[in-house]
Amino acid sequence: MDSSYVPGEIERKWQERWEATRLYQVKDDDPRPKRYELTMFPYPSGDLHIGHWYAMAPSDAHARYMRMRGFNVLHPMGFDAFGLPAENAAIKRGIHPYVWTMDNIQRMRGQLRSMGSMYDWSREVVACLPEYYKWTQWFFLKFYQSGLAYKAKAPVNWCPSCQTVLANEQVLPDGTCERCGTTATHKEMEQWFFRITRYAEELLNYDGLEWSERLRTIQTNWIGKSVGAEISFRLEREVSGVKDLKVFTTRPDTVFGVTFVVVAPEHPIVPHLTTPERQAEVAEYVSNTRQLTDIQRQSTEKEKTGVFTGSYVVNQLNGDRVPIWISDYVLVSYGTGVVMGVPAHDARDFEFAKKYGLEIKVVIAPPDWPGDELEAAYIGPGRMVNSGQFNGLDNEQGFEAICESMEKNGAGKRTISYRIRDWLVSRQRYWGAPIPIVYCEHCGIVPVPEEKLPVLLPPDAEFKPTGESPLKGVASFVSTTCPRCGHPAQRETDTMDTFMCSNWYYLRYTSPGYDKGPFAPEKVKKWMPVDLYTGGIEHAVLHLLYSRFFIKALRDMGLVEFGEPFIRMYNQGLIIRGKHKMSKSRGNVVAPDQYVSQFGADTVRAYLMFIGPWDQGGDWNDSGLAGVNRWLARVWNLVDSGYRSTTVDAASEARIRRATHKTIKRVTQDLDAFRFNTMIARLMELTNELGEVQRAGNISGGEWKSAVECLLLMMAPSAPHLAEELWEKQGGDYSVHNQRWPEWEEELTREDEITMVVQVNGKLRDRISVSQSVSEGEAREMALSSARVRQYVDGKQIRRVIYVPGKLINVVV
RNA sequence: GCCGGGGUGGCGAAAUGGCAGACGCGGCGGACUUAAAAUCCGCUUCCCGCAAGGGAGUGUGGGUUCAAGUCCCUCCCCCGGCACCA
Repeated sequence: MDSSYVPGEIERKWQERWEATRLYQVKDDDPRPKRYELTMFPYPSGDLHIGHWYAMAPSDAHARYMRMRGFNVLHPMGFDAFGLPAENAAIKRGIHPYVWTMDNIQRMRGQLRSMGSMYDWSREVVACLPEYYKWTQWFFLKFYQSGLAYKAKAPVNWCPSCQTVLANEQVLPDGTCERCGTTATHKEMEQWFFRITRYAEELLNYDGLEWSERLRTIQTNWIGKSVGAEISFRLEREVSGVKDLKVFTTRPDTVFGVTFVVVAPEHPIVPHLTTPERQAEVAEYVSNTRQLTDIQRQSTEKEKTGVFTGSYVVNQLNGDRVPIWISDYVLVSYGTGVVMGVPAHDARDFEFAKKYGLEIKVVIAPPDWPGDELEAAYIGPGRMVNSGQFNGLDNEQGFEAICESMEKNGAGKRTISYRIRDWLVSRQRYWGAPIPIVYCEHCGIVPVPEEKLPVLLPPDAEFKPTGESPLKGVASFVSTTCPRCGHPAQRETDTMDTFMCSNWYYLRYTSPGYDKGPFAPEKVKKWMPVDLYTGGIEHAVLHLLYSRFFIKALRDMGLVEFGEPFIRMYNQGLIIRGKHKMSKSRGNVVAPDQYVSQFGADTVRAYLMFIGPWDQGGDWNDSGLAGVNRWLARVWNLVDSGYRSTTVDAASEARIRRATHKTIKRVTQDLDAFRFNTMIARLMELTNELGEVQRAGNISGGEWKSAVECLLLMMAPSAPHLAEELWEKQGGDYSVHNQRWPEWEEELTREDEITMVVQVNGKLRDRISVSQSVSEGEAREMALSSARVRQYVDGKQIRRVIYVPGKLINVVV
């Protein structure tokens, strides 16, 4: 043995050489077919932790594999550099967000390089630099011009800790802020919104996308499409010019069963509907409702409450006069904020009617219904009764017939309702792209002209979280002149949600230095869409949904020619530690650096791939690192200690050739399916076989060399430094990463001697060795003549013999 | 409550309806060494047995099948999504 495996030395050596020779620089005019493989860019929080490596090492291996498969692979990296932690650091430690962020980026670049990844750093994108956010602002203007950005006063989510508004998507199901975990509250504020709702229907279509069902379901649920009808109920007495109440329902077929109408307590019409004698009671109920948190209010355990307003509406389909109630089970933000109460056919309405003694009128007969009172709401299908001219129809036909009839007489119309709301994009924080808008006394809202971009963040803001943007306090920033009329005017002081930055960074990678627009159209045309995108599923209704919307909008503006940014999406799992997600604030972050210095980057990379299925994640445990390191050292010794052939025999040569080809096949298939864990296992197996051969010396030097070469080529994506070093030692051309991925021959993967399992009544009794080409008769005879089988068969009648070619024989007695 | 995903050795995990536990960790034994570390070799699901061998076994209970971790049904547990959305 000449030397031992010292990863630190070879990793530094090759990282320098790769950089010096620009090995990973991607050329736009490369004739090979393009392939865009992207990993979500990280937030520069300070240090790369093991979770980052878990996201990046396997995706880097896959990109390297595709490169060896003959693709011109674009695999870039950058930094999602705007965001709150930078500002919090400024508040806490007096460091300017810019300095804090850029320092972190500098450190993380080094850590990313130490991973041995193939990122083309000449394409790096940093979202907080003016050369980048200039274009983020430019997109804002495009959205504004297209009518997709608007300012409106609306009830919004507010995080009291972050001191800013949040998009609906940033509030977790339990009502807390997704960033800091504080319970969000509501405020009525004038804010900027993007009209994602305009694309709700199209966003439900995933044709041509290879996304997991899980991910699609999350988005589909979030969009929340309901098909139904909007129905007008005429107010018995007109209030402040309003003649009717509109409701949204998915069950227009039950409209004859309406016995009350319920309005959301905070609906603006409520005071007008309330009769004088009910005023006190209603006011009290409304104020109680406002004090409930969303979680309290939406708890399904909570008993229904409500009060009568004193007013009535008339059901235009049957002339029924029904009371108007208010109740907190009706949400002002969904549908029209008014619900028709059909207690016989809706569980919630049933509960409400029971409690307040309201009539329960059956209009869809359950099967075999004797006509008595219902014990519970009947939701299922049935024949229509008590429904005038529609009696006798089954309810599905009734749905259509009633809609048609209502559309004729104007009482209602078919409509579709979505749960998704427009995206709130403004934030009351400093470290983001300023919204490029000016407010002028004469001209109103005026967009900053394109040629005046970027609107630079002033460096000298005061970072106290006051609930208003720190930019508000920077007089030199705020006061400006109106771009339209030249009079004194004021700038918008809110900044954009950082998800706006990540909406388009993948476009920028295609032409990072371009200064005539956010991207060079021909480069985007060449590289987009992204063929493979990998990242965490926690972005399902955030970045991944926003980006789809963003690209569809750009397409409709004529800026791009495709409607989906990411063709194949793969969500890796989460590395946790002690039940919790790794986070700086929790203090459970595991740094890879110590492991890299102890075992080398190749070991850490391969170990992260080896620990289990990539989509599964798991609790961090470093006990297996040594095993993977041992494997790499064995591979090192395989090459480094040389091979001496002694007694060459054909069977051994055939065996190692078969093992090699089988491994190529399995490893290739595993990589195609992101099964990194079994890929590593297969490579270990081949290594073990080669170890035996090396000790025995029973194959020729030529066979040895070609098997070892295949092993190194297959290891190049996972352990790029080791493979490169050993490839060179073997006399291979620079670089192993420019070599073609090996191919297998199906013929060579086949065994000629196979072990056949012999079962008696399904229990394993013996194994026999037979030739690949054995006939059923021969195999059967061999099986039945085995002493161990006869022990169980003799004296019994053979009823059946099952023969599975190449696998087993099962004798049934 | 509804919809996904999952439950396999001491641990991380493998397994087109056809040898359960590949690969690795850990453990045990051996070689090398004065010794240890490192390395290499062997064993390692559990139970009975000196052994040969036998029996049991993939959350639970049932079913289909010559054959079930894998398919079907029941129930339990864990993770994720949705949940008063009319």
